[in-house]
Amino acid sequence: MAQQHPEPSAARTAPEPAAPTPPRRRSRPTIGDVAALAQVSKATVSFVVNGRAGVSPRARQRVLEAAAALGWQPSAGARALSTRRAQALGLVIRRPPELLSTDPFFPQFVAGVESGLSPLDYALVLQVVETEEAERNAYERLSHDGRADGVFLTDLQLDDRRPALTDRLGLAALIIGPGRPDSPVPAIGADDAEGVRRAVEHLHALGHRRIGHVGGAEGYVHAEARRRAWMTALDDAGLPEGPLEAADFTGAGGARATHQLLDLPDPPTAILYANDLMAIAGIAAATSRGLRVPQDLSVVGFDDIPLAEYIAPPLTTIRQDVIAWGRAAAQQLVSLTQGHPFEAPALPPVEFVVRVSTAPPAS
Amino acid sequence: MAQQHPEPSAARTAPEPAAPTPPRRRSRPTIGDVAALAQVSKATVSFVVNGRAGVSPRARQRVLEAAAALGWQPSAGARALSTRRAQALGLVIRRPPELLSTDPFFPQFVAGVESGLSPLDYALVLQVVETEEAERNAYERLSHDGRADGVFLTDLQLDDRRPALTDRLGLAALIIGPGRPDSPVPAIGADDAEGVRRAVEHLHALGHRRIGHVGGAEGYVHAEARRRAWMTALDDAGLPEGPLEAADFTGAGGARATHQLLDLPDPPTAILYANDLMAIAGIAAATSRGLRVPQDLSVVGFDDIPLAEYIAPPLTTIRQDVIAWGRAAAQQLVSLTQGHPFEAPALPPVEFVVRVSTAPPAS
DNA sequence: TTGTAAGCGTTATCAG
DNA sequence: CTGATAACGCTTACAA
Repeated sequence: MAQQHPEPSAARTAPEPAAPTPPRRRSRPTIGDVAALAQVSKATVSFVVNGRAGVSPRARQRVLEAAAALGWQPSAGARALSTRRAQALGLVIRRPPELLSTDPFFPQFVAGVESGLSPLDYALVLQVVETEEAERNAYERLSHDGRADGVFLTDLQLDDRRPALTDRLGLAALIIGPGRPDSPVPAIGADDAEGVRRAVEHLHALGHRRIGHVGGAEGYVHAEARRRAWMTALDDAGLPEGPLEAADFTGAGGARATHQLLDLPDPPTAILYANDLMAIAGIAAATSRGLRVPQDLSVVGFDDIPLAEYIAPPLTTIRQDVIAWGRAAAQQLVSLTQGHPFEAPALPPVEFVVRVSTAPPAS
Repeated sequence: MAQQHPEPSAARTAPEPAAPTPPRRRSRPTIGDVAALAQVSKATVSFVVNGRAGVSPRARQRVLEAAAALGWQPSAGARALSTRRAQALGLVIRRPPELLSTDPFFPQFVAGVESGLSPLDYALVLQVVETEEAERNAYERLSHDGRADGVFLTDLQLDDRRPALTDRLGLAALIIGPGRPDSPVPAIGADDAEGVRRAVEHLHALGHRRIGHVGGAEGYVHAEARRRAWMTALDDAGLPEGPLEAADFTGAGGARATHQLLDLPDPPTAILYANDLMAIAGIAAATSRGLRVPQDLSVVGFDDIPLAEYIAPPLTTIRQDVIAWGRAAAQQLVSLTQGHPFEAPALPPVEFVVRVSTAPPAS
């Protein structure tokens, strides 16, 4: 008899009245308090709050009353520890500050994600990083610390290593935007091509034949998708190849690219931009050269930022319902973390919003 | 003998090879694994990772090596449960989607907060809500679930009930923006007045005497602060009261307010807007009436969104370093959650950025 | 300096 | 259907 067992069950039954922990001012009621008040076991309380079968109506009723009386709600942290699930999703953003502050994407996306998450009682933990190393680190920590059950992968690059990373970590992940065919991670993205096609058709119908494109930052999958969509649409419309200028989604880049395009010996009569920010900067650039928009140059943006309607001239642009996208993404990712197979949800179709910045070409 | 105890201690030592839990593929190493590998106790490992004294260099070394070998990092959830601290801060955003997507504030603020938080190893959990009820609920849950140790209070309203709420919850909180004198919650905000004063002086120096203001949504403390700053600056400059139009920070509101002001019998020759979005919409509104900016109307914004520089004409505006603000706020709030007294940190001064949208008045 | 063991608030297992 | 009781992974007295 090397060890003496102090009658475990008896010892655990008695201490309550002995007040071994009097100074312990417990701030919030626990499941134990509720169980005691309802005169049931903790397990029963747990069953009740989790809506599981196997609880008598009477017991359930008492539990509910006790919980209400105590104002008790289960602790997310304790639950997470027990279930090994954080009940939270992670979003890591790596973008230059310049882009972060005007791009309407993230605020809307986050709002959409939240609207999808809150009914499910999931939280969103956010990280903003600057370097790729910090980004990878963030994903590892999120997974490792048990802070998130799944993560969104945004701004995917052509040679992105994150899908492999999350795969290795065994972390559920979902790519936001056009995916890569060989990726181990599913993707959910709005159909950029449809909007671009409509824009090109619109310009074509107006009589434009030289339709240029100012693209987004090279290396990004979504920038590439828009570029490709533009080329395809041109081709489908029977139009010649248009001049292309790669930019970086910033106002400065948009302005510079616009000047480049307009400096061409045979400049385009219409330009399709990969985002509104560049398009608006492009309008200003054209205006500063004495060109009138839309008489001398038609401009089409992408995103439909709130400002698009309130600049001069109001911007014709392609709008996607980013909020709905975020919501769908959140629901899908939660579903993935629960082990369900990926199922591409239907996203609302892109809209093409015609305003004033497009018109028939001058000549 | 009602119960039979299966020799608990022995049972706990043996089960490993007996494979009572063979399918339990433990995904991440635990502190126990590290302790075992390092041949020390869990407590020692804990001491090492938490940088506490009382560990021999040898033991520390072994622990470090073991942790590295196993790729172990402490679990945030378990730590939170034990310490009753989430090591996370909460940010609840309640804004109409329209405002959320163009306002440069939140993305920048979040970026700043992150830069302050990541060195401290704190996370940021975000919630976006629509109603006031949902907002209050969010704070309660954040506190109750133990998901956040402290929260930021943004977009404070004049009769805001959140300070009282967080106070009651015993949740550390920090108001972002101008605070209320009687508030139980400390505030950290950029000095709007200084920027507004510089703007008014600039316009005054150009020769303007009728300087209008398009304000932000009524009821908000920061909108009120800018309004008041404008009135004070006018007074200090010896200028007469200017016409005021309350708007709502949106493009639509800015355009409407601008028309109202310009419809006045004696319209202002310069307008100061409470944000850039309204200012840009105001420029478009004025332009649509045949007015030229800045010849016929000078326009000053507030925020310096990235686009401000790339519209026609480039916008004169007031810039605050929101990222630095966010970083300082994060550090302060963490400090508050740790029980330290509030200490107002120095924020970088606002800058007044003169571009092209301001010029001497026509007459 | 190090180890033991008792929490932290849940969920899960498994006898009654 | 119900109730003990053992995890979950960590921190932290308290002993040794």
